[in-house]
Amino acid sequence: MRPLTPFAADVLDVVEAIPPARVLSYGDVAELLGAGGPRAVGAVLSRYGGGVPWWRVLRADGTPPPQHAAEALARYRAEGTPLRGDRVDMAQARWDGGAVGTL
DNA sequence: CGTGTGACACGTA
DNA sequence: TTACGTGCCACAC
Repeated sequence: MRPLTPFAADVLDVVEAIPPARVLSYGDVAELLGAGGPRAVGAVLSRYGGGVPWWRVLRADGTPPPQHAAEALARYRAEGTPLRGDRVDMAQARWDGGAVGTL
């Protein structure tokens, strides 16, 4: 277990709350948290994303992390996430984020 | 406490 | 569509 920063714990909390077939952009996660920015969220998932559905967090234009694109695409197909070619259809797959407050 | 870095966002060409 | 520049935030050194 690596030492988790408060911000990192918060980010992971939100990512775990994302329901199947739904996604959030890095910026959306930061906005739901009300703190940090997309860069910070990406950094957290890169370091501590091993225990959460990291594939449900991707870039605002729907492109999954290039280094894990194949893995992410497999997950999207398995969950039935709306795809548009090799990118996620953010217009449909974007999560409301309403359940974050119900933790 | 300054500097570099990253699974980013966005405007412009 | 890709490429480049700028702004952004947290963290390791």
